[in-house]
Amino acid sequence: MKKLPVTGSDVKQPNRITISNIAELAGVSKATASLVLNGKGDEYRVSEETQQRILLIAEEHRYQPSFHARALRSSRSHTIGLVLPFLTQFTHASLARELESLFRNVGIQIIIACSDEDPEQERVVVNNLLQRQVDGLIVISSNTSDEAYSKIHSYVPVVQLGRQIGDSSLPLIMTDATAATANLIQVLATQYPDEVYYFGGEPGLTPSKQRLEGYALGLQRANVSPRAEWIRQRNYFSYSGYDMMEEVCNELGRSPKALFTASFSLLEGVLQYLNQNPQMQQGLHLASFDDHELLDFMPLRIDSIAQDYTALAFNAFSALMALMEDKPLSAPVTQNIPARIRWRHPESRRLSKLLATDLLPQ
Amino acid sequence: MKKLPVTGSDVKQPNRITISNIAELAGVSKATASLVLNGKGDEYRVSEETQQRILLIAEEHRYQPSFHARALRSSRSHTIGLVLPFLTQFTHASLARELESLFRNVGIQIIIACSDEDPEQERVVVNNLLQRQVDGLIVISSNTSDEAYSKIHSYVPVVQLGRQIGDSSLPLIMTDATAATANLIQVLATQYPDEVYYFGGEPGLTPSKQRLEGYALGLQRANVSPRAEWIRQRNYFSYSGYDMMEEVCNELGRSPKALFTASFSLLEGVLQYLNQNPQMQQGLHLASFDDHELLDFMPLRIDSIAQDYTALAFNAFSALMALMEDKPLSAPVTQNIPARIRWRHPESRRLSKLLATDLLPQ
DNA sequence: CTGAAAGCGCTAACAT
DNA sequence: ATGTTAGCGCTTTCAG
Repeated sequence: MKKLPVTGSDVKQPNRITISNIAELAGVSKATASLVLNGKGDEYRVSEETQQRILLIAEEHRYQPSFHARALRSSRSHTIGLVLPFLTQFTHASLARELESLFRNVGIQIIIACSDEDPEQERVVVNNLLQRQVDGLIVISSNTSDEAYSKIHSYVPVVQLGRQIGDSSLPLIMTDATAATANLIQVLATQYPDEVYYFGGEPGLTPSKQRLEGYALGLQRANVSPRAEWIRQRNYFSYSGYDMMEEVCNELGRSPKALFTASFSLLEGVLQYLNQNPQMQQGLHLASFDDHELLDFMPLRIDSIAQDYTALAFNAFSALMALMEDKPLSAPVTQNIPARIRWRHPESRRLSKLLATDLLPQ
Repeated sequence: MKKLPVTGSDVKQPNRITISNIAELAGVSKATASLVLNGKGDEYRVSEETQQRILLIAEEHRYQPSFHARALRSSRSHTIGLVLPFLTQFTHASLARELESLFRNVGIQIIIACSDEDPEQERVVVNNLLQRQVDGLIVISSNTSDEAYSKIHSYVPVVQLGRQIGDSSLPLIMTDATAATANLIQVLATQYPDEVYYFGGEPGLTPSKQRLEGYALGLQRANVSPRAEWIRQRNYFSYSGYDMMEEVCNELGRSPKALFTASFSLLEGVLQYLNQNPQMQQGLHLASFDDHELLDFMPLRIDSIAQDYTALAFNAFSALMALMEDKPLSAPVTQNIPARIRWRHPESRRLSKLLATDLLPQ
């Protein structure tokens, strides 16, 4: 049977029980009910008997406090925003998944907003999130300036994940791309000292810089002097990978001997080109930043760098939680999470072991 | 003990402008300001001059109405919930992406909640969403009973996406898996009439039923009588694909001649097994429900069925919007979206063309 | 044409 | 030990 609330029209929320209802049914005031339901019954010395009565009634009626009323009252929404470029990119989906679960466990909802790698759209969605009074923000930003975020950070904590925004000093969790890339490139360059190409995305983004830096470092360690024409940078869309590959193959009249793509999306573009031009697969050694399970089944052996999503997500989670609770950050504001290299070329693997014992610093 | 600022202090929201502030600055009442800011100025014949003044001030101060206050007042949150098993599965990420963009364009936020394919967790997250007063729900459910959802649907519209929950009569948008699977299997069975294996996930889920039904239909059209040992069903986790493959290969002492996996995750498991047991790749013809770009670059040619994410998302969006606006649904409550088969075996492609003209019904 | 006031559901300071 | 009350920010009658 339907029990209709007394006050007002109930057209919109046929079976929503409010704290007033509970209080009324229990024969107490809203305040008492509120205290008990928030576990402050003992603190305020509400009699055991009353507490039980209230809790029972709430239970029976499946009482659920209204989120918006609470949020309005306390100006905390128990919601955080996650801004990322594309949900369909495995890297971002993985991070989102880990974060979703971490935050859910502590009663915080995460709202995911996609920027489509577009700074303007990013502005729009961030605005949207702020309007919803998110209590914190984790951003995988497509911006090169942190002006907006610095301002935001003064009243809503912001954590940068995966990418540094310009030279922002906001807390930052990212993969130590430089180290991993350098190691990988050193091994590549040792095998192909006369030709190691590099395809990158937006040069302005920090990950791009780090990966390029790692590339340079790797060449240097292998005593290979870089050539300008080896390095191409566009953006991270896969068609750029396709285009750069086409360009280079046309220039050379063959495929490059060794090629490192700075992201999985670029690799996909390259693979698409290779699929359409199978003869170019000859004598090509591929390597890439970012890993994917399916690479294990590819005809081409592709060495890859696997980011540690679990650690990245966990550190971002911890940092944001600390900030939201006004605790000082226990960890440094910039954290570099090491990545793992998945060697798929036997020769690469062999060399990597040699280098690890002989040559590689650290 | 937490110390909360006294009322009126703006410690927490240093630069939040309320409608009262705007009203005060403009020398009008809250009511007038509200009307104007909601575009009802003309309707209520507020003088042009006042309107301009209010709008200008709001603009200057970057006035943003409080989301939660609005939601509380109107009991509409302009938020919908999307429940899905795993964000990291390409299918679900694709749907989420499309939906996110569709809803954002009409000012509705979507909150993604993952059930991890676990009915109990699904219950928890749905509860969470309801507590936030979502205005609607799109569910890719892991449940086999729609009891809970039918109840929910009486006050918050629910749309089923991709999977039917039991025999629920709630609006349902899904891929026409039966038709596509039947076509694919018919082609497979024509090539390998003596052996066409089927690996499926949870038998209770509708997609499983449809795919299996398509399998049976395809065999029948190819005049192949099914054998019980060809059909294996576990769940959709990739390790199940691995396990079933291991089992079958052990039984046969070789790989099956033709194998259809009912999902991408299962295919991944199979591929993992093949990677560890390369000799089993011999004489194996693989096909799968669900598609992925990388399949184009696999050493094994794998025929696959590609769902139309854009159409699925759009139809779910339209259905939910209609329901939320209390419009009668213009489209039927159950919509089957056709899928496309991506033939990667030349022989399959050839046969499919033949069959399309000669044999296939419809 | 505009303002006053009520109230969405909740919490916490202040009274009993 | 419990109740009263005052808002959080907003919208919407209803009176001027």
